[in-house]
Amino acid sequence: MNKRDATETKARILSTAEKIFSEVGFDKARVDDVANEAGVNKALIYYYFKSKDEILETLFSGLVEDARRMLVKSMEKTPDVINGDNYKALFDAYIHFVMEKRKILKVAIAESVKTSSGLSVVMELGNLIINAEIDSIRKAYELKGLHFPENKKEMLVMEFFTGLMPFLCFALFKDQWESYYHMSEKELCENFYQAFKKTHLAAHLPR
Amino acid sequence: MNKRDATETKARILSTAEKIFSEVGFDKARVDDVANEAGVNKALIYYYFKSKDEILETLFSGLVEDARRMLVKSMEKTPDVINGDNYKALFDAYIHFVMEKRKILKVAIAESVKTSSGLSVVMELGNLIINAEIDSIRKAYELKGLHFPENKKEMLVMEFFTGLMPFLCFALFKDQWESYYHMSEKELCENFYQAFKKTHLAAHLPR
Amino acid sequence: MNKRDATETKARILSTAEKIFSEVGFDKARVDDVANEAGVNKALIYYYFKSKDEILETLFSGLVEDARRMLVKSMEKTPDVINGDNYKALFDAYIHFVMEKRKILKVAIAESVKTSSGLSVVMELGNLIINAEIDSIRKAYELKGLHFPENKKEMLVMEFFTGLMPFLCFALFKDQWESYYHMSEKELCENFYQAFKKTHLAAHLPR
Amino acid sequence: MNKRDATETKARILSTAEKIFSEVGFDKARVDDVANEAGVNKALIYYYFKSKDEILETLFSGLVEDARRMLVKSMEKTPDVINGDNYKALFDAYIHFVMEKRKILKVAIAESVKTSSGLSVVMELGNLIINAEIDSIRKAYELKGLHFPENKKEMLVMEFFTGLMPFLCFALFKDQWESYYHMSEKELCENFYQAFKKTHLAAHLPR
DNA sequence: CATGAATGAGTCTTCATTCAT
DNA sequence: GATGAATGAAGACTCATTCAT
Repeated sequence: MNKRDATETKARILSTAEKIFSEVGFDKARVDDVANEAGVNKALIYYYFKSKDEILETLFSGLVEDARRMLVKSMEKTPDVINGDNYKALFDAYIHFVMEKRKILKVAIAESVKTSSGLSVVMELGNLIINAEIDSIRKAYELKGLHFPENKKEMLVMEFFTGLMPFLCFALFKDQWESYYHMSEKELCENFYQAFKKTHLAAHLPR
Repeated sequence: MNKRDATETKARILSTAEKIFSEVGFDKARVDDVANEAGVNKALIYYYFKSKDEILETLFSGLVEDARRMLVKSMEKTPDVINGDNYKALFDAYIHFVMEKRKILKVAIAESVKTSSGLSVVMELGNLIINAEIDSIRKAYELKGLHFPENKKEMLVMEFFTGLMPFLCFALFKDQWESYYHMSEKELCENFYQAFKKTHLAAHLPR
Repeated sequence: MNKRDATETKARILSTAEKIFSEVGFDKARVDDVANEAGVNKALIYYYFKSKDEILETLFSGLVEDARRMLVKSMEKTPDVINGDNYKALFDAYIHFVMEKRKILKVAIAESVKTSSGLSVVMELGNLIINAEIDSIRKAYELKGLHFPENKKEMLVMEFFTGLMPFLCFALFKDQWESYYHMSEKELCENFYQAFKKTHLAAHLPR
Repeated sequence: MNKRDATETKARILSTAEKIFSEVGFDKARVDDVANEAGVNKALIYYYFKSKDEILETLFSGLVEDARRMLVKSMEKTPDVINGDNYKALFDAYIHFVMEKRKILKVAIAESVKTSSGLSVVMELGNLIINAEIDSIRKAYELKGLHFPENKKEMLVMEFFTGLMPFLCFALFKDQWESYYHMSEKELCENFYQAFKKTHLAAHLPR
């Protein structure tokens, strides 16, 4: 294989690792299996990555990067987030992100349980997202010359637990939910949107 | 250590396992460590449990049992759940349960990622709780002679993703949250209650 | 249980051990299984026997004792072993012994492989039997005033390898043989007698 | 130890395992000991073999293969087996095989005791050999225009129990016998040949 | 870049044996 | 005699990681 393939090989290792980590959990996942399923020699994995942990870190960094990019892009598109019509666009951006990244998100959630490792990725990600969210809400209020009823801490808690977490859990349980309650992806998404609109989104509209 | 106290010994093994599983994750947890920290011989663990997996299953069964008990008790106390005042009582019951069981809940969430094992405990638990919840809401409506706007599937989705999940994530991130955002438990709980009231609970009040 | 049962209990332990040892081999056999199948508490086994090894030794001693008794009895009955008619009686005595003791004989053979333990039971048993056999043959010759063509070593070798071993192997493979070649016990015994008569026994008749 | 020499390494593991299995029995044998004595890392054993059992199976397959080869070769050399002179050649082929393979044969016999595993290797081996034997005897009779007194079942029994088993037991007890009865290998072999000739072989000569 | 072979340090599980009652 | 509980010492198997080519 020529040099051009190097990037492709590394990417294949990463996506295979992501898949396997999400299926059996990081600790249960075997480097051997990643190698086999990616079709590369195990030792080659160690040529590209210092350790199994580094693979995970790489995946996590990618996730955070992608989240950042997603945020920037969707903020650009919808400067006025408290306009009812824009809600749907924002919701779609989030749901799309969460569904696409669901494999690595599952791993992130599972790993966030472990207390030892300081700040979990989910907290990092959460902090990133909820601050962006609050910022953009504030801007929207200011844009309209409205007074932004700031209670920062309550806002943070709300954005995190009733805003972000349902999405994360959507990533986590989407597949199980569909098969257990016999819902199609479309049906589930629609119901989820309705539920989210009536709860979290409703709380954001200025009275 | 009294030889007679088999039940106490078994319970000590279980609670130690619960602690360690929640700290490092089930797969990373070592039976050796459980034995040492519980102050029993490792082989004794295998006298009481067929395998490490069986310990986990026992803990999960206990969790589901406790949830069932909690539901029965709190439903008895608050027959009219859509009465604003009762909300707080119900919320408290849930938040108390979730905080007390947070160790095993963390493990349950982390394990629910693994696709292989069919239905995850969180789904089992979720199904149990959201159905009880919907039932009790319906009863409350009927009690008042109000029409219950049934859309079962949307209701399920709402109860699960915007009702239950925030609580579960509260269990998961409570400690990290407190330390990262420098909030006291009391402050976090209060903010969480406000947020939950404005979102999920608000959606339940009959208009 | 009263004291009368003690002997019975010990016997039950022994016969259960014999059964299990013969089914899975001594090393693979678990004291737990012996206890369960014998319907006694595991610790009770250690009340009667110092160790798992002692159970085996007890069984082996019993085997040697029984062999001795069988020899004495059959020698009494058939003083003239080189008389063709007596052959059958002797053969029957052996075949009966071997079939009845086949469980412990299997264990004895399997254990005789291990070099470490000095003289194996099979060698002990073999020595006992072939010497008795040679003695009785010699007596039969002398009784008839015939010259006994003594070549002790060849005689020993013959009695052991072509006389005794087929019987031992009969014990070992009887069950497998019957099921693999679809022979009834009766058919197999009869064929074995014919084969043994034409080979080993034929060599004993004075020409 | 050349890294390239995978075949040699695997062979060394196998022969070391064969040795240790035959000395202490399969169940008592420790993979650790095999690794140490073979001078390889224990994990390497599991790189080449799925389990301890697979090592044994590999050894057994090899034994059966070797037996097959030995049969073909010796049948080629001695087409007329009922010619007195050829007997010795055949006997030598067998005794040589049995002495050379005695380690794994011991294990095979010890393992054949265990009922669980269906057909034992010894039965498999026995079936192979006695059928080859009977075939070649029949051919020898036909070659001479003699009538072959076929009683297949009796023949099978005879070949197995009075033909093959003495050889197998020779493998099993050769060493113990030599040391207990103070016989040299040569002496024992010679006596065994005489005994075998007078018994089993004698029965084969056409009358 | 790529690979087959090799290794050290686990990690679960087993089991003969003993203890306290 | 009898038993449930407890233990020490292994033993099979695993797996992340490295080496030599």
